[in-house]
Amino acid sequence: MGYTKESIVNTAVAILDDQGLPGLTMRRLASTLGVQQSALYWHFESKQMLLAAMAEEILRRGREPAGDGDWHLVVTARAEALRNALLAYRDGAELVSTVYAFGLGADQPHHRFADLIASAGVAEADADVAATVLLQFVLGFTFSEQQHLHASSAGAIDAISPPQDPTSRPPEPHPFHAGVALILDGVRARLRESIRPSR
Amino acid sequence: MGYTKESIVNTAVAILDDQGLPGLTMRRLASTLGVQQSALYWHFESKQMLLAAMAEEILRRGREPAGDGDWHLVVTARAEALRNALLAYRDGAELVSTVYAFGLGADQPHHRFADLIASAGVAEADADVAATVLLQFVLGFTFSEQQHLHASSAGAIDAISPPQDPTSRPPEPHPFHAGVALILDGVRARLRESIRPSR
DNA sequence: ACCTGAACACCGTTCAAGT
DNA sequence: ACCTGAACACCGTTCAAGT
Repeated sequence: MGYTKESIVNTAVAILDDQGLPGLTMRRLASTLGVQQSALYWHFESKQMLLAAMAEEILRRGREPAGDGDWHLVVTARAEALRNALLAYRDGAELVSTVYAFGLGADQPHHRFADLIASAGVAEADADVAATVLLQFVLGFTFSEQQHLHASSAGAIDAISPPQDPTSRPPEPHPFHAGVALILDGVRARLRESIRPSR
Repeated sequence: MGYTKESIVNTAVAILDDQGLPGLTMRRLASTLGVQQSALYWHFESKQMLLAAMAEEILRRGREPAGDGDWHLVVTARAEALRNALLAYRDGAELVSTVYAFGLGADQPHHRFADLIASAGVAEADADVAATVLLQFVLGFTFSEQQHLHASSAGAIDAISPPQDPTSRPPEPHPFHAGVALILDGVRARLRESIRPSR
């Protein structure tokens, strides 16, 4: 009574964040909501569909304003925003990765990357390939990263990345940033190809 | 009684191939071997450890001879060999991906890629980043590919890729090949960087 | 050393029946 | 339309006991 799909997803995300993906069972979700587990199946056809809705909710909460500047700066910012969104909830990267791999939605990040890269001046097919490479890297890297991090159950990670330490700012070649930069170098090669032969 | 770890892994891989990952249960594996399920826990500490051993076995069976030619041709051939190894067994990509993401081994492909790229002349740190990008792409792409393929339960895919249709051989820009090419363009950029000292 | 028997503590999903 | 009660058909893992 009064349990919308939205409130179920919100509760499920909260359980995910402090119990992890193995701890998110239909029984625990139902009892947290004060309902029988069979009631959940009126709202969601299966647990897979619930997980897909959770993935989209996590991505929705992590969406960032467009950002401005050169296209590669915008793409880099978006990639980091996506990583932060996945890191903001326990097992968030695993959830979104598997939902995406099983083709149950969560394909909005792909289209956003592809549109952005295409508007930078590469052919649509190449932009699609680049978006795939970029997205698989972000998902896979963050999944592995989050797994090795399971000791420190830090809640949400700052998505806006405020200047925590303005005194010392070394180049800091974080592997994630380096991976994105390598992919964007590959994109740049295609860019020159289609616009002009040298620059 | 005569059940080595090796024979258990072999049987498990066979069950995986015709039942899929959800069908691979400790009970089914035990009954196929003609043994009680509790017996499996003398050989493997947990199902996760069994899955890790299966992943390594699948990768081992898919290893290809080094191949010769330019470094990017060798890397491309290795990437395709890895993809073929994952496609050779049902849910093979999912199995290896998750084992790798959880850090339970299966890191040999990473080292092979990294060594190969480093020997082409890029800094070791850059080669490691490139290997990560490449491996995440191959795993993620093949995982998604294999999922959308679950209708056609084709057994093993030819790992040597014989000339099936020698009459027509158009360029065939398969997205997988295009993704690898994009990443290797990114590597090439770093290659030039380290030759001309402009940093 | 290697395996059996039997249990423990769970799962996702279904479905008649209620309101 | 929305939920309850109760079951069905499973899971991975443990552990005393056998040989």
